[in-house]
Parts: sequence; structure tokens; C-alpha cells
Amino acid sequence: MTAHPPLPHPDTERISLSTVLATLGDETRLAIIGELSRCGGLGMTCGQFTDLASKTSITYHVSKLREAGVVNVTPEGTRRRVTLRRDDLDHRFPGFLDSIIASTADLHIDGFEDEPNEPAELSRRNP
Amino acid sequence: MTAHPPLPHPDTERISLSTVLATLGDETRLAIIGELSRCGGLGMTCGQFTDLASKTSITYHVSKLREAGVVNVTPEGTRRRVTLRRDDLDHRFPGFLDSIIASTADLHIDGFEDEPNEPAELSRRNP
DNA sequence: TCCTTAGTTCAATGATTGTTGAACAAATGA
DNA sequence: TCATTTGTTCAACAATCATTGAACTAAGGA
Repeated sequence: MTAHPPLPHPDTERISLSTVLATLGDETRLAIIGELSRCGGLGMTCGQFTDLASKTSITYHVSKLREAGVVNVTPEGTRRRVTLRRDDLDHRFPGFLDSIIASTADLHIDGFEDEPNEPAELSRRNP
Repeated sequence: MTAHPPLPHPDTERISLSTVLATLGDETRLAIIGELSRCGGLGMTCGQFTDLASKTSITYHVSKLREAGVVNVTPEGTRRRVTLRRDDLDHRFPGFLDSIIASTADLHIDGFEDEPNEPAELSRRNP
């Protein structure tokens, strides 16, 4: 069954540049976008970001990204599948996302260590 | 005499993406960048932004833009010449500034009216 | 059924933000 | 010299932000 109550996302045409900029002007959220850009088309779950911040903080930041129109969040069981809204952002602000991602390639968050993870195996169902 | 004490600007290599994003994630500052991008190569003075916010606020926002490495500010008499750091930003984050400017073309600030201006004659010395 | 996994909600907290107005400084022009 | 123009500094303030920990829900698996 894939019929979960959807979370609210802004329509493409309502995505605001200054809101997107303000949202990405945060190291943690920029790092989330970086990981998403390198994860393949399947997206990631919130749990895969816990190397960047605490579980509660990730909930907060992913909400911000969703409300700004940067990511799509889809409930799947107890998880949330998070994907970049690539096409929508490209349509609205051509070239913007690519330039961000290119400049983000070598960024990382240091100093956070919590709930240690095996190194981010992508799209695997269960440990 | 053109020997005024220079204001502090970050070196090109120290310009941080997340700081630039956070700085541009503000409607007023984004509007300043928009005006600068359309003003020709000579830059603008702070006084020419007073259609966007109060004098004190402009001082604050222009400082933010300077500290982030987005603009260059040069004292000229009682004025400050503000220019975009185009080359530096292009070198550091290729394609980024252009995408912002393109998406900013039709933006404007509404609702602010103060010290009404003649419509932005560029590079004129005195009324 | 019970336990685990995955994520959310909530209140509290400290930090940062953007705006205002009054007072100020410096360069210019008359 | 004196007044004007241009912009800065400062303290105050409200608003927003990011983080924390405890308690919670919901879906799956054993």
C-alpha cells in the first residue's frame, strides 16, 4: 500500500528565490543538498543524514527544505524519502542548482559525531 | 586625492558559499544585487538604494554584502562606491551569480517609500 | 503480541537577525 | 566659515532561528 497522507509542498511557480537562498544559507542544509546530489535518483531517508546533525535537527532542516520547495518528501512506511526537486528548480532558476552543487562537491560538516553510521550505503532496504 | 582608508573585504579564496547564500537570502540585499547588476560597470552609491530601505538599514545591508564578499565598497569623498565582485564570484562559484541575476530580473521591493528619488541617473556627480 | 525502527512534536533556550531613531563624523560647496 | 550631503555608530527592540531532550506516534518484524 502506497497511500500515505502527503506532506505540503509549494507549487513550482511559487518557489521563491530569496527563500531558497535563505534556506540553503545554512551549512547543515547545504550539506544535505550535497549528499542528495550525489546519491543517485532514488533519494535518501532522513536517517541517512544523522551524520550531519541530531535526529530532531534533521526533522527541522528537512522541513525547511521542503517548505522552501527545494526537496520533495514522501512517507514510505516509517521512513521519509527525500529527493531534490531538480526539474522544478531548473525550470524556475536555470543553472542555479547546478552551480550550487558544483561548488558544494568538496564541502563537509566537521565536528558532529552522534549515532555512528556505517558509511552511507545507498538505497539498501534494511541493515 | 584618492587615498581613503579601505574597508575590510574577504580574500577571494575565503568567500564562503553558505555565507553568500545566507547573505543573498534577504529580499533587500537581493534587490541591491539586482540593481547593481543593471547599473553598468561604475557601480552605485548607498544613497541610490534608499528606495529599498532606510539609510541606516542600507548601511547594515551593504556591510553584510561586503563582509560576505559579494560587493566591493570604496569610499569616495562622503560617498561609498558599491560594485559587484563579479570576477571573484565567477571564479569561486562558476555560473552562480549569473543564475541569480537572471532570476532576479523581474524582482522588486514593494511597500517602501522614503526620501523619494529622481529615477536613478547613474554615475552623475552632483544634483 | 511485544519490540524495534524511524521520525515527529513540543516547550525551552540562547543566538542571530533586521529595523528604528538619535546622535555623530567627514567631505564638500557656497 | 558655515551649512549640506552622505553615510556611520550605537543602544534598544521584536522577531526569527537552530538546537536540545523528553515524550510521543506509527509501521514493521519477530
